[in-house]
Amino acid sequence: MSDALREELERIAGVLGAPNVSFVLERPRGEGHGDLATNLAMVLAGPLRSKPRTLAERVLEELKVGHGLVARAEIAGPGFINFWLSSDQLIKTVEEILEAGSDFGRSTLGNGRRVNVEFVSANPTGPLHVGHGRGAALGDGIASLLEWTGHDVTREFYINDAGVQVGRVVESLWARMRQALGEDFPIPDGGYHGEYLIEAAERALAELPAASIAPPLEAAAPALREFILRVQREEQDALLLDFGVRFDVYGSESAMHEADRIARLLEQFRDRGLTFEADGALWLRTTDFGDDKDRVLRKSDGTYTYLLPDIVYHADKHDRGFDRAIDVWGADHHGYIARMRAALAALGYPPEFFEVAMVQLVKVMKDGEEVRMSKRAGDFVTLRDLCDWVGADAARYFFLMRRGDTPFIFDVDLARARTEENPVFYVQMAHARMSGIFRVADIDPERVTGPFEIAALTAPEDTDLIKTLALFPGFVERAAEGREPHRVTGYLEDLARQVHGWYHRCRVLGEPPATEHARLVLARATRTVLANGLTLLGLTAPDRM
RNA sequence: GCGCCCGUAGCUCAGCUGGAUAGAGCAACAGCCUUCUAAGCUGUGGGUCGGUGGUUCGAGUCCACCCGGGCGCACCA
Repeated sequence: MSDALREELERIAGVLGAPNVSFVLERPRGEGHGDLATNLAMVLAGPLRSKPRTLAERVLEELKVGHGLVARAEIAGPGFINFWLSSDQLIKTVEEILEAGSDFGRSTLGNGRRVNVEFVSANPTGPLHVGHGRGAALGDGIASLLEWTGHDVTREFYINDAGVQVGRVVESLWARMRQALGEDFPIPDGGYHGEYLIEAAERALAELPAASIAPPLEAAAPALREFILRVQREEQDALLLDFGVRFDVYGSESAMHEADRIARLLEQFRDRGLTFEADGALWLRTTDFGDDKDRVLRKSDGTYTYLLPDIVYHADKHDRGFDRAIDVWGADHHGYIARMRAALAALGYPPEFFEVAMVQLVKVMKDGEEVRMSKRAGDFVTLRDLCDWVGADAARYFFLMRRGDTPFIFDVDLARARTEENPVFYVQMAHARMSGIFRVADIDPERVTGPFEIAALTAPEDTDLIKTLALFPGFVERAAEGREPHRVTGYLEDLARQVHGWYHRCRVLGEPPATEHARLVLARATRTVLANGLTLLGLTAPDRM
C-alpha cells in the first residue's frame, strides 16, 4: 500500500523540480507518527535550497489529502511528513493479498536477470556437517528470495572431485579396508579418520568385484575412487533432499580440468599480458586487480592450483549467460575472494558479476554445553545428526534467523522446544491458529472472500494487523537486495507476535455477522502471508500442531 | 605485521542503507484461562550503541585512529 503513495511522492518531487531524489517512506517507530512517514521534504531541502518545513507544506498542497490514499497528514519535527492511511487503502491491501494468494510478496524487481547461486559445494569425501547445513539454508534462502523478486535463478553445486582430497579419502578408505581384513594398517597422514569410512570399507569389500580392489592400492584406486565419490554424493544428495534443498545443476571440478578449457583460459590471460613464469611456475598478475599478491596458476610440478579450474568454472558460468554469480562460502575461504575477484576482473567481467555471501562458523550447544568438534579426528556434528535432533524446519529456520557473516551458536535444546521461546514453533503456531479458525468453522479459507466493511473491524488490533501484513513485500525486497534472509524471519516473528495478540483479543467466530466476516477475511489474509513467508524460506506451514 | 568481518539491555540478536524518544526474544518481576490450541496473551524494570575525534540540520549507521574478539594471509583445497 505504500507503493501508491511512494509513486505519488515521486511525482510531486518532480513537480517541485527535483525528480529522482531518493527518499525514505517507512513505517515510523514511535506511536503518534502515523502509519507511514517520509523524509522527502528534508531530502529536497538541499537541491531546492529551501527550508524542509516550507517544502513539506508544498508537498502537502500537491498531495490531495483526504482523497483516496491518505486520510490525514501532518508535518512534524525537523520536516518529516506523517501520513495516516485512509480506510480504503486498508481494504485494498487485504483484497490485494487475497487476490495474489501464494504470490503475495512477489515482485518483478529483478527483471528476469539470470543469477547463479552456488552453495554447499562440499568435498565428496565425507558427510555434510552443520556448517554445510548453514550454507545450504542460506544459499537456498538467498536463491528463493531472488526468485521472489523476479530473478531467473539457478541453484548450483560444485563437486570438488579432482583435487588431492579425493586421493586422500581413497587412501583412507584403503586403510579401513585393510583393517577390516584384519591387517594393522594405519590411516595415512592428512587422511580421513571418520567412522563413516569403516562402513564404506565394508560396503566396498562386499559390493565391488574382488579383482578390481585387489592390492596394490595403485591398481585398486580407480575403482575405489569411483565408488567413494558415488557413495558420498548419494548420501549428500539424500540428506539435502531431506533438508528441502534441490539443485538445478551440478558442476564438476574434473570437467574444468579439460585440456582445451584450461588452454583457452590461459590464452586469454596471456593475450592480455597478465601471466608470467617464475620459479618454474605460471603466475597470474592478480595484483593488477586489487589482490595482495600474484597467484600461481600452474605449479612447478606441472599440476594446477585449485584456483585455475575454479576460474574456468566461473568463466563457464559467465559463458552460460548468467548476469551474476553468487557463491556462498565458508569463512575459512574468505582469503580467496580477492584473488577470484581479481581473476574475473582480469577477464573483463563487470565487478558486480561475482559476489560472495559469507557463512561464518557454527557451534553447537546441546544439553546446555558446547559439543566439541574436531574435523581432523572425524568427530563433528553432521547435518544428519542435527536434523534428527530438531527436524529440518527448525534447523533451516535457525540457520536463517541470523545474518550469515556472524558466528552462530546453534542451540539444539531451544530448537527442539515446543514452546513459545522457540521462534520456529512460534511462527508456525501462528499459522496453525489461523488455520484452526477455519477448521472449527468448517469453512474453506479459499472461499472466504469479497468485500468487507472496515467499520466492522472494531479493534485497533485489526487495522494494526493489516498494516503489518502490508509490509511483507517490502521486507522480501530488502532481504533479496541484501542477500539477508534473516530479515524475513525477523518480520515473521514480529507478525506472529501480533497475530497471537490479535487472536487472543479479537474473537472471530460468533461475532456479529459483519465483524465475523471481516475477521475471517483478515484471518485468511494473515494465514496467506505467514504461509508465504514460511514457504519462501523452505519451511512448512502446518495447519495444526 | 597486513587484509576482511564483528563489538548494541545480564544473555542471544534486530535496527528498513543517515532520521524523530535505539527495539525484540530469553532471563527477572507483576498480572491474565466460561476462548477459534494457556503449546497462549498483557504490563514493568533494564543502555555511555567498545573508546576517542571528525563529516552535517541530524550518526548505532559514514570517515580516521585506538581497544577487544573471529577468520584469513600456500606452488593446500
